[in-house]
Amino acid sequence: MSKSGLKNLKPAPKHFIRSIAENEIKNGKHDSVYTRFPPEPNGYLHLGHAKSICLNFGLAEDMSGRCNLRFDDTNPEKESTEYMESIRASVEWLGYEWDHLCYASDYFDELYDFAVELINKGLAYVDDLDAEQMREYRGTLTEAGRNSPSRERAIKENLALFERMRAGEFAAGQYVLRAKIDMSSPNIVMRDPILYRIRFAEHYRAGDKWCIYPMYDFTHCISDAVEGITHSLCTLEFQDNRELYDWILANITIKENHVGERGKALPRQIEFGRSNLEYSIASKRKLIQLVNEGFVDGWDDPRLTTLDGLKRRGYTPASIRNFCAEIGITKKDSTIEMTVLENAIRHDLEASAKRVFGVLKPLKVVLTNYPEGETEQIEVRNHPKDESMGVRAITFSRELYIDHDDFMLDPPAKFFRLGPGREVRLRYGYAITCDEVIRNEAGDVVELRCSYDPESAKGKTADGRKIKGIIHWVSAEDAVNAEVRQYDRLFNVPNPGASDDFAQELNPDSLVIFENAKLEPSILAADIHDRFQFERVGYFCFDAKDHSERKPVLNRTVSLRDTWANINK
RNA sequence: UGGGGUGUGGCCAAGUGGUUAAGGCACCGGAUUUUGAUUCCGGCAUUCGAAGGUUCGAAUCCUUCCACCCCAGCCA
Repeated sequence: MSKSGLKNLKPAPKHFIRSIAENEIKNGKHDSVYTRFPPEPNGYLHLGHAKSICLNFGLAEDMSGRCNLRFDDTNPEKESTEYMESIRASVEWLGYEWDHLCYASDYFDELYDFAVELINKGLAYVDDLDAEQMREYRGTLTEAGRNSPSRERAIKENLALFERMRAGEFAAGQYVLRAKIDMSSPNIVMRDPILYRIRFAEHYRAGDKWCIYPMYDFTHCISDAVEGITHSLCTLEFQDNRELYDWILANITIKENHVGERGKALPRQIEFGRSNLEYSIASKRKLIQLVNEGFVDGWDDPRLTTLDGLKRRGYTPASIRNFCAEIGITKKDSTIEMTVLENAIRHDLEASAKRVFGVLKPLKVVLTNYPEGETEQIEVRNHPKDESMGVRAITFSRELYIDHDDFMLDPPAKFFRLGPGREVRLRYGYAITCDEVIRNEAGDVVELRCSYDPESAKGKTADGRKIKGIIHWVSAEDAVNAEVRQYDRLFNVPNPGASDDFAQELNPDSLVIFENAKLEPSILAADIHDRFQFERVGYFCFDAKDHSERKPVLNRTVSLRDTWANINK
């Protein structure tokens, strides 16, 4: 068990970053590892972030190191307190504890001073090229760029101009501060990157104190260094930025840090590959589109693989951590099959979910030879293997509900369920035989008249005959009505959003609502956070938003594995 | 076509010159089972992007080639 107290956690896998870190501890480069998870508070977290969280916090946890949660909040136009708080809650939900809660925006003052240091060293200058000109001067992938006319501006003048940028004397876009590196570098990131831009925007934390904001490349490495971070882990697309990361740290003087101790050595950026989940999207832009155009219920729609969505769907923190452990950390981008995620939650819930009976599509069954008005209480276990989960009583009576899917008018031989003249066992109850099928004018099956075998309790039959089929049921008398939402993958193509119009890629059956589900009454006594296995059906949880005792609403987290369905494909 | 990366079974992923190339997911058998669940047992890469080379020995070293990903925001 980890210090977070989560159960059923798999041991942390070994990967190349851990090897690097272990070597650097061994050879004395660092005393201990110090990582950070650095989201920009401009949206909600999804599974891709979970991978990074588990990597950063997990590495620190496994190596007795530390990890900060740091908001990389240098772009006031996109960020908000709401996002920041949601992200913080998601990290906590996963069960991790940060060493320090940090904000890049807390470093604005020192960042400014470091920029001045670079100007003083002749390594940064104020430029007045506009965006379009700058693009022209930058060159292309195959052609070198050209020096800006402002590149040789005197240090004194740069200092004055930068000060005036800060004072708000110029319009947005009029000036930028640039590093003076190499306009002909084959690495485009190094062609005099912009360090500061003018933005007259209210920052969700800094308010209107600033009208110039530092860029990611300038901010991130300094934030890492100032926090004493040893390993700065990020995704592959930042590989080109590493050269700039190192350049900036090599050219400024970090005297001390203010959280944690000063690292012996500068932080090292290491990149790892992103993981994409089949049949889902992680792109912020597309997520916004799904929400705004009403394809889903919101950022926490249970079909979304945002952490809030997965939480509402019924995924546990342990299952998500185990999923991240399962997919590994490498230097290549990967596409993960949905079954890996499903396996992770099934594995967790198989061990921990209470078993109950729930009928999604009720079909009434009347046991014609069972005495009217009589009932029996049957004691059943809450878990087939874990006795500590206790027992409960369910009611058996003359009128029951079974699931419509457990009956076929003309079933194939291998259908181990009910059909005209067929016999099945009601789980924990008696064997019943279907004598009569009642249909309405439209021809729909609306009720079954069956007879029960009074000698068939306790799983045995008097004559020793074997009954292959076992189905679940609830007593009509005390069944609880509930709305059950059956979720499935949101898209019907493995790589949605490849084209820009993904509306046609949506799975029309991603949400099927059963308004009249019948559940055994014990469900009402359960805790709101409990998870259930509806035997033979799947795993379910209460919907955090819409559930009430008056009107129970449950979400299907995931179905049980279903080899019968596979056979029928 | 400049620079930076990556290529091991359907999907992930160990492997860092030396017996039959870990493990998970998926799939296929079979056993147990009052959940067609779970559990169990068995199967599933003569081969590691390709071709050459070095070596007694190569997925691991060298050469060439091929494929794919990222970079030309005053986003992160």
